[in-house]
Amino acid sequence: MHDIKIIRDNPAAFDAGLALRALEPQSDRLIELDGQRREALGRQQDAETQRNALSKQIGAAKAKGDDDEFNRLRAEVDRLKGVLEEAGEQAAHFSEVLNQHLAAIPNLPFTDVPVGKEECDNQEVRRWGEPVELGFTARDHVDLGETLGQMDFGGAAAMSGARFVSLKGGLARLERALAQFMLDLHTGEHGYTEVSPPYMVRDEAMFGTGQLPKFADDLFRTTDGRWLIPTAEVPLTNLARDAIHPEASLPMRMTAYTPCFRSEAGSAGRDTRGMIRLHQFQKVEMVSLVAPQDSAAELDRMTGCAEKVMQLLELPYRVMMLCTGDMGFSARRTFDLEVWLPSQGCYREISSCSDCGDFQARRMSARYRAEGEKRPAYLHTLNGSGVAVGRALLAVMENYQREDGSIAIPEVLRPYMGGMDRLEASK
RNA sequence: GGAGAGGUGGCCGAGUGGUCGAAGGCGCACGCUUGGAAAGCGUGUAAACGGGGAACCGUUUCGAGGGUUCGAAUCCCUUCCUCUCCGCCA
Repeated sequence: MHDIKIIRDNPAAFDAGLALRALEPQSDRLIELDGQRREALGRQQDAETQRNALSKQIGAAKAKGDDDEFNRLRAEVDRLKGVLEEAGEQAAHFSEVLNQHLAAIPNLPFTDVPVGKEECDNQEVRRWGEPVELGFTARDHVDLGETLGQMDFGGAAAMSGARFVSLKGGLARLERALAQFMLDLHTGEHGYTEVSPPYMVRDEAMFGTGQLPKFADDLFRTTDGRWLIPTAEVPLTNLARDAIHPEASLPMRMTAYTPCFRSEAGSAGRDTRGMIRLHQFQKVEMVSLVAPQDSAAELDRMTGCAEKVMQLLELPYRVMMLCTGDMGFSARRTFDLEVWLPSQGCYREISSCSDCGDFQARRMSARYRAEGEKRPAYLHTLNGSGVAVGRALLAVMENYQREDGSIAIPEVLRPYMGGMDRLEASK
């Protein structure tokens, strides 16, 4: 959510920011609405001032038993009522329209974000690791999983439809091992506190992180009007909502392992094979809440935490800075981690780390009070996958596959696999 | 699911139609006092929005939304949340 006062102070900069997102200028319209809102608000407040003064006199007259004065003042207040209602309605109307407009505008990109329209304009920042030389034709994770007899798309489709999967045996355990490894890393080494949050939330929470009002189509909704979380970013970030946090409590770093539910409306036909794009997948998420001056450094730190996961798993990856056109609604700067997939011969997204500035904090009124400051200020929010467990699973499968169809277990996961060093076909 | 009781400032807690943004207490901050500390005394201690360079001024806010009224923390309706008892249940 944008601050109308900032737009008012520098409309040209705001429109320039929108242009980076390939959006039309809006400052004129917004400032006009704000002017109408303030004009009406001023009239309303003047009328209220008069009414309050008169009401106090009425109280005094009543106390003195002066009926004439009492009735005279009452009539006077009566006349004010019309003004008050009319101005009040207008103020509320303009305020609502203004807020609707503001709520639908995405965050503006940070100055160093590459300008571009789509994925191919993203900027590679660095690479880590070399794509493995298998020495045989790489099979994809579907092929591998089904050969193992531990990955069942047909069974899942029969009960749930397309874009679901059922894992069993070693693969199910591997998924759990990955999650536990990531959580232990982030809580033990990276200073994140583990949280087990709700998976269903209200409208306000989805508005707070920016999924609503624009992206309802991407979400699943329960019959009683709640939403299934599309990422743990939603509940973790909203833990800070509607509060003023002491500066000493920052940075707040939280991590959670949760399922994520996405309708994948609009992605029909894309990634229909395998575990890349499902309606339900597991993810370890990181969320940081920091003072404004710390958010830029925190994004680098958070991206590093996600990279650490990849390095310990020895999965080759590259870091991309997303271009202005490819960033999510709430982000002002985003680094994606892309993992090498031998079967596709390319890098695919496995983590996305975003600095949202005060964009989400303003939407959910998450503030902090700096030491010695009288006025509270909005804190900055960041979120990142650390990393997507489902995609990590398939990345491990494909990168650690052997010619006989078995899959080696990465060193760091073996303690979580009961010492097992490979996955072989179920009997 | 049934029956009942509640939601007031950072916290506790008074307040059932009229100078109530709200007594009192605790906490916190500053000052006085003290050799120093404690105690004591004094002063201060919410947020949002609007106006102003600022000091400051105005409006709103007693869970939230709506209504009654000249005037609502106080009355009515809706809703959210908490607690107690019963039922059910992992």
